Amino acid sequence: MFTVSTEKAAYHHGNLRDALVRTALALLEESGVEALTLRAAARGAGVSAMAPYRHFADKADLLAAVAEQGYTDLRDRLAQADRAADPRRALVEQGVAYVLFALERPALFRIMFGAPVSGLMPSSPAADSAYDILAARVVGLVPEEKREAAVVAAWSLVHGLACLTVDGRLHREADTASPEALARQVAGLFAAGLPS
Amino acid sequence: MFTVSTEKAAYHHGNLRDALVRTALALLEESGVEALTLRAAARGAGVSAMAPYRHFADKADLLAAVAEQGYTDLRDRLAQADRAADPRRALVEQGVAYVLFALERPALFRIMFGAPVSGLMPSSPAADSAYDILAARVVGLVPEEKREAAVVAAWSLVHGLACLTVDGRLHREADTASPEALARQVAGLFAAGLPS
DNA sequence: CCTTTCAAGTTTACTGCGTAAACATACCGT
DNA sequence: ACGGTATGTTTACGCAGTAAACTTGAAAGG
Repeated sequence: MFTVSTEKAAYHHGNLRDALVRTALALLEESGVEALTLRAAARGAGVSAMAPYRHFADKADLLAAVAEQGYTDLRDRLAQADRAADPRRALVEQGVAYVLFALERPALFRIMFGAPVSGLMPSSPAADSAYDILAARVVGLVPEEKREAAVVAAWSLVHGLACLTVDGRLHREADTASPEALARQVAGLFAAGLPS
Repeated sequence: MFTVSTEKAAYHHGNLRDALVRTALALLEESGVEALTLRAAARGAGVSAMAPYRHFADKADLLAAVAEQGYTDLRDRLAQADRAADPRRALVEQGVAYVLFALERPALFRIMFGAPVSGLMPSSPAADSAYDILAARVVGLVPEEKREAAVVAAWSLVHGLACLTVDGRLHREADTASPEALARQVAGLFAAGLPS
């Protein structure tokens, strides 16, 4: 099931690094974080337990590659969501896409945004460009001097909602079940802006 | 260092359960999550590797107890912060306390709010009462029909800020270094309320 | 064409973890 | 005094991450 038999199994595997990342993502989404081990990834790719070390320094390094793929996917989702004509609508759609991504791929989301694997953040280009998509949208909506705060506020709000929802902290009555309900929810939160 | 020699070491340990939780918290804050193992907690409490199983079903069960202690501490911090005279000020102070808690005890914070250990949330009384402190403050500030959204918005905003800051995703220039700067930041975020 | 070489993969081995099962012991009520 | 039960220990197993040494096959140079 995990053997990715696209190429005819060159016995210097062809492209093990990619195969390992793909297997890792599959394990993650089918069986959760605890199932994602170096050895399981190796098994899935049909190689020995030590083979991954030819491509990744250690487990953290594999996780970083998995996270990088996650950032790319998230960025694509955000870019897609950002296409609405009305800029406010586009911002809300970005928020919805962000939360939906987290709900659809919770284990990946946690790896992407959990404790940095190798102590410090490796500054991924994909993650940066995802951030830029949000920031660019806020620029058109908020006056110069409040932009910095607004970007952080928007990201924090959506990220917090995603985390709390994914981890079941919000005793929601299926408010986030459908994308439409979620859109209403996100729009409502943006609008809620606490009295200052 | 970890041997909690308050009582004269009754050799049916006296109070192992508490000792294990204390040791676990110490490990967590001194050496991070990866250092928190059942065996290390047992060592720290001066008992055999299997002794913890007389008090906890498995590792997840110990983690749950650790999280519970975290919820209690957080609730106390929130209650303390909530005492400001001005209700808006009190709300901001709660947010600051929340983020400070996360920054001071990041590993504990991640255990408290990370993926539920045993699949489902065990509904902790301390966590509930922490939530109630926030909700009560919002009730006084927001009209009936927007309260639900406002509570979720406030929690999400602050929780998201805490997560992103703790995990180093916000390339902040020491904005969150001092409590005062943090207070300004939180107040700013509450005020930022995106245009709807 | 044959040999050398080196990256890619394997084998073996070690340590620490979570946990099951069986055993030992000290306190507590009768 | 005694027997039972709660509490802790010993032993053992499988699996994880990873270090070191060995093998192989494909590409490069004479």
